[in-house]
Amino acid sequence: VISYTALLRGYGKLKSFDRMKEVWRQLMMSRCKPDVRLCTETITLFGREGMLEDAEAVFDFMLKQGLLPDTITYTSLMHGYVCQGLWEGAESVLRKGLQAGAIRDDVPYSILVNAYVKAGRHEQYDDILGQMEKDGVKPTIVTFNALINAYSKAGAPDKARKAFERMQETGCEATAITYTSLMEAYARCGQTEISEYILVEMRNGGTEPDSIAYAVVINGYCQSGQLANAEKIFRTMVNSGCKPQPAIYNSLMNTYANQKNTVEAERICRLMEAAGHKPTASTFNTLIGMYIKAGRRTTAEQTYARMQESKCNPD
RNA sequence: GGGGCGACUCCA
Repeated sequence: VISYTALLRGYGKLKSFDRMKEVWRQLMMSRCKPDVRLCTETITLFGREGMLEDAEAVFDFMLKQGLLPDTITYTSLMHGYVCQGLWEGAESVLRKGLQAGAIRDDVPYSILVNAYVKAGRHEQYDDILGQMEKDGVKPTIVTFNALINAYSKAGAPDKARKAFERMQETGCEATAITYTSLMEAYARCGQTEISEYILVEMRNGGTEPDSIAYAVVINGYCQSGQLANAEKIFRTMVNSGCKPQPAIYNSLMNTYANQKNTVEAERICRLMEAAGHKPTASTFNTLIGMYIKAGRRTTAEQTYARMQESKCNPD
């Protein structure tokens, strides 16, 4: 059993799934009795790679062996369904787990929320917490993060905010992910000033914004063309020692390019290089497109040449 | 611990 475990883990890490299947087949034919943990680990590995039939086969095998699937087993199997976008499958696994009395924590519910998000089934979010209460399972911060993100994707910042308040009442502590999801909910529907306000709330609450948190607010301002505000947040980010990722520079550049502000777009590009980021394909495309629209063909061609030198693929 | 959450990008 020990060597089978090692083999499965090893092949799982290497993503050699044919080998994993082979090892599993041999294990089933051998007289070894794998334990719940090994079976669950195998279900996770198969499920992550979309090999649902194999994951289900392992699950059936457990039942035949008289092994009792635990809460993690059901969760792993659900996750497999979610990876394939099969929310109905995930639901039915959860039902089975509940019938078996095996569901012990909030993880399956958070996963279910993500399944609904993936399928755009926004109507389902409101029932989750009630369902959990009925099942006697307490939500955690991850449950609330999933819900806030779900409402954000549904374009319902007010509901996201309510979920946030509910989280506070429950005594859960917000993480950077919690705030970022909430900020995104507002940023997505153009409520950029509120998303900036949440950034402040976040810092006051003792959570240091990371580069994703800043990126959400900056992108929000960029998308609504509020470059002065975007630049302001950008400076706060840099001043607080947070390193902007290339995507943020591209987003600023893009906005300047859309506004036909070549001078500022070039400035951002230099800033990016000064920060040690090579311009990406998207950077060059923005610049070239901008020069062409401005009728500066030679500059566009020079930029194109630069792009080829720096071995970036044009698209 | 064998399981779950955030922008952009990529893939479908």
